[in-house]
Amino acid sequence: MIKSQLKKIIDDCFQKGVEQGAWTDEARNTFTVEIPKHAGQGDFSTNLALIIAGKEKQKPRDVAQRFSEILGTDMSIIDKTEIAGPGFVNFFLRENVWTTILEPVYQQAELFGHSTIGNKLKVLVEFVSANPTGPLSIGHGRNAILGDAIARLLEVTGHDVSREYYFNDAGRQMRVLGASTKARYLELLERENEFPEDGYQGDYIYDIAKDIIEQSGDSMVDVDILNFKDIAQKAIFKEIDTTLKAIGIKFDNYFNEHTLYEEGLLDEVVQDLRAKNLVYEKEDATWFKTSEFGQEQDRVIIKSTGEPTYRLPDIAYHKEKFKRGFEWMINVFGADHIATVPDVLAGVRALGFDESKVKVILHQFVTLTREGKQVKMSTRKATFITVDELCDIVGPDALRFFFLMRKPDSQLEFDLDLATKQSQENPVYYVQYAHARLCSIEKMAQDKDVSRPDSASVHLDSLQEPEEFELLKTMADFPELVASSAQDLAPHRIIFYLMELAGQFHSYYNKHKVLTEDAKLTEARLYLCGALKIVLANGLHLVGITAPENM
RNA sequence: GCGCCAGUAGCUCAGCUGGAUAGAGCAACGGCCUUCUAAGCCGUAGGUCCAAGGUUCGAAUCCUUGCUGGCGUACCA
Repeated sequence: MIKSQLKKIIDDCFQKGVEQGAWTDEARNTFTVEIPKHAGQGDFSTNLALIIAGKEKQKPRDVAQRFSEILGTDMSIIDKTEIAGPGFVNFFLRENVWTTILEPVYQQAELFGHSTIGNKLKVLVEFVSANPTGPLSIGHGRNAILGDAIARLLEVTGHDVSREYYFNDAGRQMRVLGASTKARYLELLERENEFPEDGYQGDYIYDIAKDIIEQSGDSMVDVDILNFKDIAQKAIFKEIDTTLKAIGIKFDNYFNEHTLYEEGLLDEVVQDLRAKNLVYEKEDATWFKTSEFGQEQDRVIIKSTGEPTYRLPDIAYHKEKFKRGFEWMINVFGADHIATVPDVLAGVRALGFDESKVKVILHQFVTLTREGKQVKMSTRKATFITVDELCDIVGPDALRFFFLMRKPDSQLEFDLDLATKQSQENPVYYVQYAHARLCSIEKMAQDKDVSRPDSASVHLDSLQEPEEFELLKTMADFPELVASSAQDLAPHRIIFYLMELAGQFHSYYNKHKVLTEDAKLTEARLYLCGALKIVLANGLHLVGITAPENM
């Protein structure tokens, strides 16, 4: 907001410089305007002179000097400028500029921070996409929360977002699930059974088997494992759905891989690729020439059994996404899916689609520690902690907060002891507490019959404390932060922003009283706090965390 | 072997397109509740940003090489 005003002034000034021959056009849009790290370096700073000097072999400070001269005294919002360090131009804004942020916050209220930069771009966010072989593991939890946060960010920045869950209830894995279920069923009936070597060993299989016995007794002893698969899959999907609901995640669409077969898309893809001479037969299998797309070797897309490998449906699925008119396709995958990415992208390119529209967010694993030791997890052996269990322990807010605290590229360590024993120390409470405190102040003000003024009558020049300016500056930064976090698909920045804003408020709270004897000052501070509450709440909601009124 | 990700304070991690003096939380130590919620605040201490080269006005950030850890590298998904 304020920054964009300043940016415009600087851009105009740059243009004047071009017209006057002070420098060429070359540096346009390459310099930045930033909030300096250290005190005394102004409210904003630009490296414009350094960039121009680099490109044109001039001395940076000379360029900065020239820039200042062109800027002259056209100073609607600028109090003064300084040339500093190697050639930065630092801007000191008039103090009354900062309070102008407050009115738009109230006007836009819960929409403050939202924008239209997405231009209604049709975006598909595909995430979770776990096959129904067991409860959601902690890794799926990270995936789910990350994908949802990304979708939320894109929504509030004016994208047309669809959330999709892609799954497959056929194939080898699912047959193993059926076999595992039947084996447990027989075991519980004390009949002879053979548990598959690579079967699913979790207790949840026993639970499903018990349900079957309750429903049908021993009448299914001779029934095919496919029926067991169907029952198990249904039960597991129901569980997954419950879990997702518990952490507040909804999908617009569940896409079953089976659809691709029904619509003949797999054949279509193979034909397309064959027509482009990118497919050949070898040893009874059908191979895709991925080596022509920079990979080490070609890959099988149809096995000698006639069954496709996962790659073919994955590619066909992307074709389907393009056909549905999506302009940006975001896939949130765990790191273990890294191998599929180049294959799918090669397929997309081979089919003549623009692979730059497909963006894969690969998040690294979650490691769980308990008593300082890493807990090893495996879906098959069921030595894993489920999202449900974790959510029960720490609650949905903390769950979201923790999973979003790290950038996707980083491994995430989840300390179970810390989460259980010290849940009060959770940083999520730090942010929520700030919001609750603000609500409490408002309530107290009401009890004292002090009402928050409207923008017309409030005396904002009463706000003179450095802490107040810090808060205003941080709030002013919010819309741009949301926009850049959305574009970079980086929800963790919202979390860090919230911690900073909450921290600034806690300091302020401890140093200054909002409700004072001075009526004008009290009104101004109430006005500030009301806006702050809006920003905190908006930030929290953006990442799906509640903003409690009291704690 | 090859590919992707990471290596920043005792621990867990930020550091957005290279910017000016390196950041937070936790842990440690010392203070602050007759005053709007102490789930809070203030202060102290803690660093060869894995290593070595390179690029330039300027590198935690970019390039090269090496080391360490994670994940892949299937006619499993």
